[in-house]
Amino acid sequence: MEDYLEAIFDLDQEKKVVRVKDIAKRMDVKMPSVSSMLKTLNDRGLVRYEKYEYVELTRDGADVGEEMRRRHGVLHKFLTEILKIDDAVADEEACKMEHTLSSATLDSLIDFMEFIQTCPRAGQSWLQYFEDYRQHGRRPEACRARSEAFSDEFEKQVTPAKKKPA
Amino acid sequence: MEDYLEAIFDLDQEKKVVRVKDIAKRMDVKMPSVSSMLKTLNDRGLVRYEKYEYVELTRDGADVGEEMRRRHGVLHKFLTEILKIDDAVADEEACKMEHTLSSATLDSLIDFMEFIQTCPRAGQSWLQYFEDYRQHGRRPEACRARSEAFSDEFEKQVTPAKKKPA
DNA sequence: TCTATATATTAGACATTCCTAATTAGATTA
DNA sequence: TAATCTAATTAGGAATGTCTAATATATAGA
Repeated sequence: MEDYLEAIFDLDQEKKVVRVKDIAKRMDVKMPSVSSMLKTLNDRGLVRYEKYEYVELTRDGADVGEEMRRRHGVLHKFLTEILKIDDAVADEEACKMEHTLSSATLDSLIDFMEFIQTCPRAGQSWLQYFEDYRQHGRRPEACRARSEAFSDEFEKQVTPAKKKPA
Repeated sequence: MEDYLEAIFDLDQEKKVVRVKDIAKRMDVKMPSVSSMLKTLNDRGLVRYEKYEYVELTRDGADVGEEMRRRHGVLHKFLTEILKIDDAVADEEACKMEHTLSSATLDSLIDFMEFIQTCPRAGQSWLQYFEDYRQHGRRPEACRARSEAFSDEFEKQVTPAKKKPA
Protein backbone atom coordinates (compact mmCIF):
# COMPACT_ATOMS: atom_id res chain seq x y z
CA MET A 1 0.00 0.00 0.00
CA GLU A 2 2.77 2.39 0.87
CA ASP A 3 4.44 1.69 -2.43
CA TYR A 4 1.24 2.50 -4.28
CA LEU A 5 0.77 5.74 -2.42
CA GLU A 6 4.32 6.74 -3.15
CA ALA A 7 3.93 5.95 -6.83
CA ILE A 8 0.67 7.87 -7.03
CA PHE A 9 2.20 10.78 -5.17
CA ASP A 10 5.06 10.92 -7.66
CA LEU A 11 2.87 10.57 -10.73
CA ASP A 12 0.57 13.24 -9.40
CA GLN A 13 3.44 15.71 -9.51
CA GLU A 14 4.69 14.57 -12.88
CA LYS A 15 1.45 14.33 -14.79
CA LYS A 16 -1.88 16.07 -15.14
CA VAL A 17 -3.85 12.99 -14.26
CA VAL A 18 -2.98 9.61 -12.80
CA ARG A 19 -4.27 6.50 -14.52
CA VAL A 20 -4.26 2.83 -13.65
CA LYS A 21 -1.93 2.11 -16.50
CA ASP A 22 0.67 4.62 -15.28
CA ILE A 23 0.70 3.14 -11.82
CA ALA A 24 1.02 -0.37 -13.20
CA LYS A 25 3.95 0.63 -15.33
CA ARG A 26 5.70 2.54 -12.58
CA MET A 27 5.36 -0.30 -10.13
CA ASP A 28 5.94 -3.08 -12.56
CA VAL A 29 2.72 -4.88 -11.76
CA LYS A 30 -0.29 -5.72 -13.91
CA MET A 31 -3.35 -3.53 -14.14
CA PRO A 32 -5.69 -5.83 -12.23
CA SER A 33 -3.38 -5.53 -9.25
CA VAL A 34 -3.72 -1.79 -9.44
CA SER A 35 -7.49 -1.92 -9.80
CA SER A 36 -7.94 -3.99 -6.72
CA MET A 37 -5.48 -1.95 -4.72
CA LEU A 38 -7.27 1.25 -5.64
CA LYS A 39 -10.46 -0.24 -4.32
CA THR A 40 -8.72 -1.02 -1.03
CA LEU A 41 -7.12 2.41 -0.79
CA ASN A 42 -10.44 4.04 -1.56
CA ASP A 43 -12.15 2.07 1.20
CA ARG A 44 -9.48 3.17 3.63
CA GLY A 45 -9.82 6.78 2.69
CA LEU A 46 -6.36 7.12 1.21
CA VAL A 47 -7.44 7.84 -2.36
CA ARG A 48 -10.62 8.97 -4.04
CA TYR A 49 -11.36 6.64 -6.90
CA GLU A 50 -14.40 5.82 -8.97
CA LYS A 51 -14.24 3.17 -11.64
CA TYR A 52 -12.76 4.37 -14.91
CA GLU A 53 -12.07 7.77 -13.44
CA TYR A 54 -8.75 9.33 -12.52
CA VAL A 55 -7.04 8.73 -9.21
CA GLU A 56 -6.76 11.39 -6.54
CA LEU A 57 -4.99 11.22 -3.22
CA THR A 58 -6.78 12.27 -0.07
CA ARG A 59 -4.95 14.30 2.51
CA ASP A 60 -4.03 11.17 4.47
CA GLY A 61 -2.92 9.38 1.36
CA ALA A 62 -0.75 12.26 0.24
CA ASP A 63 0.86 12.39 3.68
CA VAL A 64 1.82 8.75 3.48
CA GLY A 65 3.04 9.13 -0.08
CA GLU A 66 5.15 12.12 0.77
CA GLU A 67 6.66 10.42 3.79
CA MET A 68 7.60 7.44 1.60
CA ARG A 69 9.12 9.80 -0.92
CA ARG A 70 11.19 11.39 1.80
CA ARG A 71 12.37 8.05 3.14
CA HIS A 72 13.23 6.88 -0.30
CA GLY A 73 15.28 9.99 -0.87
CA VAL A 74 17.25 9.66 2.34
CA LEU A 75 18.04 6.02 1.76
CA HIS A 76 18.90 6.53 -1.86
CA LYS A 77 21.25 9.29 -0.94
CA PHE A 78 22.97 7.19 1.68
CA LEU A 79 23.32 4.23 -0.65
CA THR A 80 24.67 6.20 -3.59
CA GLU A 81 26.68 8.94 -1.93
CA ILE A 82 28.17 7.08 0.98
CA LEU A 83 28.15 3.44 -0.01
CA LYS A 84 28.52 4.20 -3.72
CA ILE A 85 25.89 1.72 -4.75
CA ASP A 86 24.83 1.85 -8.36
CA ASP A 87 21.92 4.23 -8.88
CA ALA A 88 19.44 1.68 -10.16
CA VAL A 89 20.29 -0.84 -7.47
CA ALA A 90 20.09 1.84 -4.79
CA ASP A 91 16.62 2.64 -6.03
CA GLU A 92 15.47 -0.92 -5.62
CA GLU A 93 16.97 -1.31 -2.19
CA ALA A 94 15.63 2.00 -0.97
CA CYS A 95 12.22 0.92 -2.21
CA LYS A 96 12.32 -2.15 -0.04
CA MET A 97 13.91 -0.57 3.00
CA GLU A 98 11.72 2.48 3.21
CA HIS A 99 8.88 0.49 4.73
CA THR A 100 10.84 -1.19 7.46
CA LEU A 101 12.68 1.73 9.00
CA SER A 102 11.42 3.52 12.08
CA SER A 103 11.29 7.29 12.07
CA ALA A 104 13.95 7.40 14.76
CA THR A 105 16.39 5.42 12.68
CA LEU A 106 15.67 7.47 9.64
CA ASP A 107 16.27 10.67 11.57
CA SER A 108 19.56 9.33 12.80
CA LEU A 109 20.57 8.49 9.29
CA ILE A 110 19.70 12.01 8.18
CA ASP A 111 21.79 13.44 11.01
CA PHE A 112 24.63 11.21 10.00
CA MET A 113 24.64 12.36 6.41
CA GLU A 114 24.20 15.97 7.33
CA PHE A 115 27.17 15.66 9.63
CA ILE A 116 29.31 14.03 7.00
CA GLN A 117 28.45 16.62 4.43
CA THR A 118 28.53 19.65 6.67
CA CYS A 119 31.78 19.06 8.49
CA PRO A 120 34.86 19.26 6.29
CA ARG A 121 36.67 16.72 8.34
CA ALA A 122 33.89 14.29 7.63
CA GLY A 123 33.07 15.58 4.21
CA GLN A 124 34.09 15.06 0.67
CA SER A 125 37.76 14.31 1.25
CA TRP A 126 36.78 11.78 3.82
CA LEU A 127 34.51 10.01 1.42
CA GLN A 128 37.23 10.04 -1.18
CA TYR A 129 39.50 8.42 1.30
CA PHE A 130 36.92 5.78 1.96
CA GLU A 131 36.75 5.17 -1.77
CA ASP A 132 40.50 4.66 -1.97
CA TYR A 133 40.28 2.27 0.92
CA ARG A 134 37.76 0.18 -0.98
CA GLN A 135 39.36 0.43 -4.39
CA HIS A 136 42.87 -0.48 -3.38
CA GLY A 137 42.01 -3.10 -0.87
CA ARG A 138 42.12 -3.01 2.87
CA ARG A 139 45.20 -1.13 3.96
CA PRO A 140 44.77 -0.39 7.62
CA GLU A 141 48.49 0.18 8.12
CA ALA A 142 48.88 2.73 5.37
CA CYS A 143 45.69 4.30 6.54
CA ARG A 144 46.87 4.49 10.08
CA ALA A 145 50.28 5.91 9.21
CA ARG A 146 48.81 8.51 6.96
CA SER A 147 46.21 9.85 9.25
CA GLU A 148 47.88 9.45 12.60
CA ALA A 149 49.01 13.04 12.85
CA PHE A 150 45.53 14.38 12.21
CA SER A 151 44.00 11.89 14.50
CA ASP A 152 46.31 12.71 17.36
CA GLU A 153 45.58 16.33 17.03
CA PHE A 154 41.92 15.70 16.86
CA GLU A 155 41.96 13.77 20.11
CA LYS A 156 43.08 16.91 21.82
CA GLN A 157 40.32 18.74 19.95
CA VAL A 158 41.63 22.33 19.71
CA THR A 159 45.00 21.85 21.34
CA PRO A 160 47.80 23.34 19.17
CA ALA A 161 49.66 20.68 17.26
CA LYS A 162 53.04 19.05 17.61
CA LYS A 163 53.41 17.06 14.43
CA LYS A 164 54.91 13.61 14.25
CA PRO A 165 56.78 12.57 11.13
CA ALA A 166 54.37 10.87 8.70
CA MET B 1 11.13 -18.33 5.89
CA GLU B 2 14.45 -16.62 6.31
CA ASP B 3 13.45 -15.53 9.78
CA TYR B 4 12.62 -19.08 10.71
CA LEU B 5 15.91 -20.40 9.41
CA GLU B 6 17.77 -17.75 11.33
CA ALA B 7 15.91 -18.55 14.53
CA ILE B 8 16.52 -22.26 14.10
CA PHE B 9 20.16 -21.62 13.34
CA ASP B 10 20.53 -19.62 16.55
CA LEU B 11 18.65 -22.09 18.71
CA ASP B 12 20.68 -24.90 17.30
CA GLN B 13 23.81 -23.32 18.69
CA GLU B 14 22.26 -22.44 22.02
CA LYS B 15 20.47 -25.67 22.80
CA LYS B 16 20.85 -29.37 22.45
CA VAL B 17 17.66 -29.79 20.50
CA VAL B 18 15.29 -27.40 18.77
CA ARG B 19 11.58 -27.73 19.40
CA VAL B 20 8.50 -26.10 17.94
CA LYS B 21 7.82 -24.32 21.18
CA ASP B 22 11.27 -22.71 21.26
CA ILE B 23 10.92 -21.39 17.75
CA ALA B 24 7.46 -20.03 18.50
CA LYS B 25 8.72 -18.23 21.55
CA ARG B 26 11.78 -16.81 19.84
CA MET B 27 9.77 -15.52 16.91
CA ASP B 28 6.76 -14.43 18.88
CA VAL B 29 4.31 -16.49 16.84
CA LYS B 30 1.99 -19.31 17.83
CA MET B 31 2.92 -22.94 17.52
CA PRO B 32 0.62 -23.77 14.62
CA SER B 33 2.47 -21.19 12.55
CA VAL B 34 5.70 -22.96 13.30
CA SER B 35 4.25 -26.36 12.49
CA SER B 36 3.05 -25.31 9.10
CA MET B 37 6.27 -23.48 8.31
CA LEU B 38 8.33 -26.52 9.25
CA LYS B 39 6.32 -28.53 6.78
CA THR B 40 7.09 -25.99 4.08
CA LEU B 41 10.77 -25.83 4.95
CA ASN B 42 10.94 -29.61 5.00
CA ASP B 43 9.37 -29.81 1.55
CA ARG B 44 11.94 -27.36 0.26
CA GLY B 45 14.82 -29.27 1.70
CA LEU B 46 15.84 -26.60 4.18
CA VAL B 47 15.14 -28.57 7.33
CA ARG B 48 14.66 -32.22 8.19
CA TYR B 49 11.53 -32.56 10.24
CA GLU B 50 9.26 -35.41 11.13
CA LYS B 51 6.17 -34.79 13.20
CA TYR B 52 6.81 -34.59 16.91
CA GLU B 53 10.52 -34.98 16.37
CA TYR B 54 13.25 -32.41 16.77
CA VAL B 55 14.16 -29.97 14.06
CA GLU B 56 17.42 -30.18 12.11
CA LEU B 57 18.76 -27.86 9.48
CA THR B 58 19.98 -29.26 6.19
CA ARG B 59 23.15 -27.88 4.69
CA ASP B 60 21.17 -25.43 2.54
CA GLY B 61 19.04 -24.37 5.47
CA ALA B 62 22.05 -23.78 7.68
CA ASP B 63 23.66 -21.68 4.95
CA VAL B 64 20.63 -19.44 4.76
CA GLY B 65 20.38 -19.22 8.52
CA GLU B 66 24.01 -18.33 8.88
CA GLU B 67 23.81 -15.68 6.18
CA MET B 68 20.84 -14.12 7.96
CA ARG B 69 22.76 -14.21 11.20
CA ARG B 70 25.65 -12.43 9.53
CA ARG B 71 23.39 -9.78 7.99
CA HIS B 72 21.67 -9.22 11.25
CA GLY B 73 25.00 -8.72 12.95
CA VAL B 74 26.25 -6.20 10.43
CA LEU B 75 23.07 -4.17 10.50
CA HIS B 76 22.80 -4.29 14.25
CA LYS B 77 26.35 -3.08 14.55
CA PHE B 78 25.74 -0.21 12.18
CA LEU B 79 22.56 0.82 13.91
CA THR B 80 23.95 0.71 17.43
CA GLU B 81 27.56 1.76 16.94
CA ILE B 82 27.18 4.39 14.26
CA LEU B 83 23.62 5.62 14.52
CA LYS B 84 23.41 4.92 18.25
CA ILE B 85 20.01 3.34 18.02
CA ASP B 86 18.77 1.65 21.15
CA ASP B 87 19.82 -1.99 21.28
CA ALA B 88 16.33 -3.49 21.31
CA VAL B 89 15.08 -1.23 18.54
CA ALA B 90 18.18 -1.95 16.47
CA ASP B 91 17.40 -5.61 16.82
CA GLU B 92 13.92 -5.17 15.44
CA GLU B 93 15.01 -3.02 12.57
CA ALA B 94 17.89 -5.29 11.66
CA CYS B 95 15.43 -8.17 11.66
CA LYS B 96 13.28 -6.46 9.08
CA MET B 97 16.07 -5.07 6.96
CA GLU B 98 18.17 -8.19 6.73
CA HIS B 99 15.87 -9.68 4.11
CA THR B 100 15.77 -6.73 1.78
CA LEU B 101 19.45 -5.93 1.39
CA SER B 102 21.51 -7.19 -1.52
CA SER B 103 24.85 -8.78 -0.84
CA ALA B 104 26.59 -5.94 -2.61
CA THR B 105 25.04 -3.34 -0.35
CA LEU B 106 25.79 -5.37 2.70
CA ASP B 107 29.42 -5.74 1.66
CA SER B 108 29.66 -2.00 1.15
CA LEU B 109 28.26 -1.44 4.59
CA ILE B 110 30.82 -3.80 6.05
CA ASP B 111 33.61 -1.97 4.24
CA PHE B 112 32.27 1.28 5.55
CA MET B 113 32.31 0.18 9.15
CA GLU B 114 35.68 -1.48 8.82
CA PHE B 115 37.03 1.75 7.44
CA ILE B 116 35.55 3.82 10.19
CA GLN B 117 36.88 1.55 12.85
CA THR B 118 40.25 0.84 11.33
CA CYS B 119 41.30 4.33 10.39
CA PRO B 120 41.90 6.62 13.35
CA ARG B 121 40.80 9.64 11.45
CA ALA B 122 37.48 7.96 10.91
CA GLY B 123 37.42 6.07 14.15
CA GLN B 124 36.30 6.52 17.68
CA SER B 125 37.01 10.20 18.02
CA TRP B 126 35.14 10.83 14.84
CA LEU B 127 32.08 9.03 16.15
CA GLN B 128 32.31 10.97 19.35
CA TYR B 129 32.31 14.12 17.35
CA PHE B 130 29.22 12.96 15.51
CA GLU B 131 27.59 12.35 18.85
CA ASP B 132 28.34 15.89 19.99
CA TYR B 133 26.91 17.16 16.77
CA ARG B 134 23.67 15.36 17.45
CA GLN B 135 23.49 16.08 21.15
CA HIS B 136 24.14 19.78 21.00
CA GLY B 137 22.24 20.55 17.89
CA ARG B 138 23.41 21.30 14.40
CA ARG B 139 26.48 23.49 14.60
CA PRO B 140 28.04 23.50 11.16
CA GLU B 141 29.96 26.70 11.83
CA ALA B 142 31.63 25.51 14.98
CA CYS B 143 32.29 22.24 13.28
CA ARG B 144 33.84 23.87 10.26
CA ALA B 145 36.04 26.20 12.27
CA ARG B 146 37.28 23.45 14.48
CA SER B 147 38.23 20.99 11.85
CA GLU B 148 39.37 23.25 9.05
CA ALA B 149 43.05 22.84 9.74
CA PHE B 150 42.87 19.07 9.63
CA SER B 151 40.73 19.12 6.59
CA ASP B 152 43.07 21.36 4.65
CA GLU B 153 45.97 19.15 5.42
CA PHE B 154 44.04 16.11 4.52
CA GLU B 155 43.24 17.47 1.08
CA LYS B 156 46.94 17.43 0.34
CA GLN B 157 47.06 13.86 1.60
CA VAL B 158 50.65 13.42 2.80
CA THR B 159 51.92 16.93 2.22
CA PRO B 160 53.70 18.24 5.33
CA ALA B 161 51.55 20.64 7.26
CA LYS B 162 51.56 24.37 7.68
CA LYS B 163 49.06 24.97 10.39
CA LYS B 164 46.57 27.77 10.45
CA PRO B 165 45.51 29.25 13.76
CA ALA B 166 42.46 27.39 15.03
C1' DT C 1 0.52 -48.24 34.85
C1' DC C 2 -2.60 -44.55 34.53
C1' DT C 3 -3.63 -39.97 34.37
C1' DA C 4 -2.58 -35.01 34.12
C1' DT C 5 0.08 -31.61 31.89
C1' DA C 6 2.84 -29.97 28.33
C1' DT C 7 3.69 -30.06 23.55
C1' DA C 8 2.30 -30.40 18.82
C1' DT C 9 -0.85 -31.08 15.01
C1' DT C 10 -4.98 -30.51 12.08
C1' DA C 11 -8.83 -27.93 10.43
C1' DG C 12 -10.48 -23.94 8.86
C1' DA C 13 -10.28 -18.92 8.32
C1' DC C 14 -8.38 -14.45 7.20
C1' DA C 15 -5.27 -10.71 5.26
C1' DT C 16 -2.24 -9.18 1.70
C1' DT C 17 -0.81 -9.04 -2.74
C1' DC C 18 0.02 -10.91 -6.89
C1' DC C 19 -1.29 -13.31 -11.37
C1' DT C 20 -3.95 -14.93 -16.00
C1' DA C 21 -8.01 -15.02 -18.84
C1' DA C 22 -12.13 -13.15 -20.18
C1' DT C 23 -15.13 -9.23 -20.52
C1' DT C 24 -16.65 -4.51 -20.61
C1' DA C 25 -16.16 0.47 -21.07
C1' DG C 26 -14.28 4.42 -23.30
C1' DA C 27 -11.71 6.75 -26.95
C1' DT C 28 -10.23 7.06 -31.78
C1' DT C 29 -10.75 7.04 -36.38
C1' DA C 30 -12.30 5.76 -40.89
C1' DT D 1 -21.98 5.93 -36.90
C1' DA D 2 -19.51 1.61 -36.79
C1' DA D 3 -15.35 -0.78 -36.22
C1' DT D 4 -11.29 -0.86 -33.76
C1' DC D 5 -8.03 -0.26 -30.29
C1' DT D 6 -6.78 0.81 -25.63
C1' DA D 7 -7.77 0.91 -20.85
C1' DA D 8 -9.92 -1.00 -17.03
C1' DT D 9 -12.66 -4.35 -14.61
C1' DT D 10 -14.35 -8.83 -12.92
C1' DA D 11 -13.68 -13.61 -11.95
C1' DG D 12 -11.05 -16.91 -10.08
C1' DG D 13 -6.85 -18.74 -8.27
C1' DA D 14 -2.08 -18.92 -5.97
C1' DA D 15 1.57 -17.90 -2.45
C1' DT D 16 2.90 -16.42 2.10
C1' DG D 17 2.07 -16.17 6.64
C1' DT D 18 -0.87 -15.53 10.51
C1' DC D 19 -4.53 -16.86 13.88
C1' DT D 20 -8.15 -19.67 17.01
C1' DA D 21 -10.34 -23.88 18.40
C1' DA D 22 -10.28 -28.56 18.62
C1' DT D 23 -7.69 -32.76 18.75
C1' DA D 24 -3.82 -35.82 19.22
C1' DT D 25 0.61 -37.30 21.16
C1' DA D 26 4.27 -37.48 24.62
C1' DT D 27 6.15 -37.00 29.04
C1' DA D 28 6.14 -37.09 33.91
C1' DG D 29 4.09 -37.85 38.51
C1' DA D 30 1.35 -40.49 41.63
